[in-house]
Amino acid sequence: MTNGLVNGSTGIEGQFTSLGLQKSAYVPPHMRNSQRAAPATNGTGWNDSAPTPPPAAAARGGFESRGGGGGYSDRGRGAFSNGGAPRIASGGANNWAGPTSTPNWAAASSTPRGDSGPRETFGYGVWRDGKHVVGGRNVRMEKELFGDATDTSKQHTGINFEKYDDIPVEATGAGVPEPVLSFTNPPLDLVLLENIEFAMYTTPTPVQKYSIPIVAGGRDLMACAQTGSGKTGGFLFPILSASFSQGPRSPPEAAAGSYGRSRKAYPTALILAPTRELVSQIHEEARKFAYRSWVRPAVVYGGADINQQLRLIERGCDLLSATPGRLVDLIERGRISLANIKYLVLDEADRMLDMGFEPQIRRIVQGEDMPGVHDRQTLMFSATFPRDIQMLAKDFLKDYVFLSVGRVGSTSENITQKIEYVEDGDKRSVLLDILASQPKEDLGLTLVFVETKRMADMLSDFLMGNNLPATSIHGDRTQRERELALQTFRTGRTPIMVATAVAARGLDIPNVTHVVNYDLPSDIDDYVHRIGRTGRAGNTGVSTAFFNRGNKNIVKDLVELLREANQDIPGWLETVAHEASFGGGSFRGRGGRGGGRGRGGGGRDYRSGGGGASGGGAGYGVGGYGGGGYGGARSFGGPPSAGYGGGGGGYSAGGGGGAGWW
DNA sequence: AAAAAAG
Repeated sequence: MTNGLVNGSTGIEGQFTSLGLQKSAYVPPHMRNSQRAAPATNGTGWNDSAPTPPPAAAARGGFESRGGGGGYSDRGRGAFSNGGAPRIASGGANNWAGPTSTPNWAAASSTPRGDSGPRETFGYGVWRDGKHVVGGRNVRMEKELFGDATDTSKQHTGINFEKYDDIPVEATGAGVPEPVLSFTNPPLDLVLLENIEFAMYTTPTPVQKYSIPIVAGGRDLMACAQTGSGKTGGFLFPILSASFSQGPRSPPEAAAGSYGRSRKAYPTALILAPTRELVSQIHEEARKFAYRSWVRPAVVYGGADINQQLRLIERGCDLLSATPGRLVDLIERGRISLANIKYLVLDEADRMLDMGFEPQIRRIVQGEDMPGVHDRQTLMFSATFPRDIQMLAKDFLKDYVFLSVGRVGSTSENITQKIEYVEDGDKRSVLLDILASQPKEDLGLTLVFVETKRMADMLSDFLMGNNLPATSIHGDRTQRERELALQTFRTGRTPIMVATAVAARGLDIPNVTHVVNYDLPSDIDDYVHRIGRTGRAGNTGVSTAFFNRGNKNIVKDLVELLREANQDIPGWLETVAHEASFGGGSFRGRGGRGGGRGRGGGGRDYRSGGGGASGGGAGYGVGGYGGGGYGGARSFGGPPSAGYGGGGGGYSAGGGGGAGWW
């Protein structure tokens, strides 16, 4: 079970101090040495005489010769090996019986970086001679990555695991493996299990229960799941686990020769996601769970200094999170090769297509040097499963398992949804009233959604003018401003954030207790995603929407949604909905959506479900508000699959005989 | 129509 695991250490502390959201700026290893040396007045320059190899170089042991990394990792292992397999913590991070040399420097972790070199080597592992050499513990890193383990108030105390168990999941496809019930070895690697324990995750979420054995079994995966269902762990856990045990892919012959000289990075795993904030968030998770392993996570996205990103990926880029545009840019510059990819993840795939990323995605997956579909494992995640996503799945996946996962919250009673009639001119003052009426002891965060970037600026200015601690996030702000806004919001320094659609999906910000739809979106899916920023992970939340005659286009879907989520529906709203339904068929203007959306955390496996060529897969709707459908509401004759009834009836029925609504 | 993303 622990064969080949050696406790050693190497690598550079704090290498990935994040491009992004909260931590201090990245300081390259050699700069750190000289910063430290500067005040020391000895001027001997010993730091420079002991060059620090990039971790990637050290990690691969002979991967390249720059910096003379050869002896480096040996030093780490020799000095700090405890000769035993890592043990799983039994009672939290502090009880872990780490290397005996840990306490000395751990105790000094709050002092300025000293000149005792060894601690620099903790926290990172290497892959050497076909074995995973696990890095020693690094308390400073643990604190940064996992928070203070003694401060339980900051941990995931709010997660409502009973709610998780309510999430319906259905897996279809040939030979679907049994879900796992807990985090265990096997199938998960021991190092990963430790990191999961550090992160205080105790039980896999439903997505994770399925995705872990699916990916461990070498299968491709198409999952319809929302953020908040634990899907980031759903792909990171099995991918990192397999990577830890199996090491990097051996480089293709053509590339092998150039390894020594090239500054190209050859990641093993690639994760694509639509927004910069989202890839940042995924990257932060990856850093946690790659702790002490040979895997170096990296992140690239637009709007940030490309040279800094280049420097970072040069120093290690095994699991790369990226937005498509910047990745294409880096491929064009010859700085990233996909020839070594073993794992490909497309996160929020429907969103990426909506944003017009399909050409870039196809180029990345099919038009560059990425191994073909049979030589890699591919995982796609999408909230919905419309036709264009089906096409993508057909081209990118092989014999995949289809997973349909309901959402936590959103349509359930987790979120109390209020709809208020507010004319445009009154919105400001109503918002002030709402903010003023929040109980002072409520330390939760309020997220206010507007439709335009201009409105986001105006409104946040207005709030600040009223002495309210507000910030804003939208696509016209610089990336720096966006990250700063997100940071001050997360930390509660500005507990009010005005946002456009950039923050509507995927972002996982704990403690958002109130979402205000200052402007309602015209698409019900957007609405669902927005209110899903609260009531995360089984917690409760409140959502308030300002409705007026300008929002008729969403009223019918909205009423339907409220009804299925057991929410109070104002009488006037029902009246408006009723009137609107006489207004004619296509007022919703959804004809252009390429076949429409499966929905409700659903979508269904359109492949051989019931037997007929076009026959439907399982006809169920998870989360209770509609399985929806695609390509014609009536064409799905598949019987409801076990236990997950409810479903698309209401929605499809309104469609007027498949007149192109869906 | 607006938003997001590569510059």
